[in-house]
Amino acid sequence: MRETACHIPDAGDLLDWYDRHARDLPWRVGPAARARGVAPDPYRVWLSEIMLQQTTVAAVRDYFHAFTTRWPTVEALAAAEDGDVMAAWAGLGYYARARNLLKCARVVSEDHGGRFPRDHATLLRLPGIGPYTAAAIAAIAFDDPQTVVDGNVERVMARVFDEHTPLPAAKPILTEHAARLTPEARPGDYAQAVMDLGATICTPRRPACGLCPWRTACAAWAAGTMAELPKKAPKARKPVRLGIAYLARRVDGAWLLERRPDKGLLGGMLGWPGSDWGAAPEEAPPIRAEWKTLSEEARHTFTHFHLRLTVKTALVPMDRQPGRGEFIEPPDFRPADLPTVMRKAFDLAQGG
DNA sequence: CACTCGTGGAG
DNA sequence: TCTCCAAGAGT
Repeated sequence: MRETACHIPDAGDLLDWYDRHARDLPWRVGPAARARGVAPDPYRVWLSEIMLQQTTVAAVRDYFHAFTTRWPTVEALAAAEDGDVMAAWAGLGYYARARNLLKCARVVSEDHGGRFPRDHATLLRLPGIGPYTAAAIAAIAFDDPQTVVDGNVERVMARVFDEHTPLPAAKPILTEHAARLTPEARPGDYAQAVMDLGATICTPRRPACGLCPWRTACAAWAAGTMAELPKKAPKARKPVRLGIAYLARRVDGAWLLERRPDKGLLGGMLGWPGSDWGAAPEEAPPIRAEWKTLSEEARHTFTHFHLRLTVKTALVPMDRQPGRGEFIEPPDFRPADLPTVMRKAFDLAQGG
């Protein structure tokens, strides 16, 4: 192979690299096993892909293990209680994924006989499955030559083709590049290979071009522009919002909690009753009590704003009824079932 | 198309 | 401390 950048990147070169360097991941059937005819479990492929949406492999590992241990099949998951699934997802973020996960499991279970559809169009209609995930399931679980385009693939394509159009406008162009490179042979391995390449070699910062199987075909490498690609539209600064959380503990040890509405931030999750989050939150105590304000506030950053949460605590007698929420006593209440921001408030109240 | 929707780790 | 960002989807 010549050390020039005048040829098209070859899927075979990438697959050769993947055969030697594929990461060992809990949800993955590696290239060697695949070659022996081992087929991936579509349920595990689907579950991993949902969990991996905008989420790192390191963060997903334990959740994937917990879910597949507790709910080994899509039928088992479909039969789970909503609250149990939301609690199991707590801490992983983007909670709409968990609600859609359960919806999807029930649709697959009831309308598809417990088997995931194999084709992209049908997969795309399922809750929580968009263009990327539909292609990933079709390719990885069913070896259908679909083109997967995630953040890794966007970055790899932007560099290989030295595409300077900023995202998201560049997405259709990058998708077209990716589609042309997708092979008919071993599409499942190939899909994972491009993503592995983006995750381990063609990284956002300091790409390891010296180890890259596509280096000699990479236009950005030839031009020296790989570090500045892909271009992205500048992001808005995050504003600060203020809020108040009320942590009421009954004398028997029960805590006053509230199930948040399905729509919106932390939808479907358990949380502390509180004010709206905005510029000037208003007092909204959920029960009559002597509220004490903690000296330290809970700080948390969401996707598009910073939150500074004032934490108020109170000890209330057995016979007092709350205006909002309901008392839950251990062991039915576990702090680990809360989304992180709510758990931070709890930790402060515990004297953390 | 632009916005919403979490979290933790890396630099 | 602050920014970026990670196997995106829904509205």
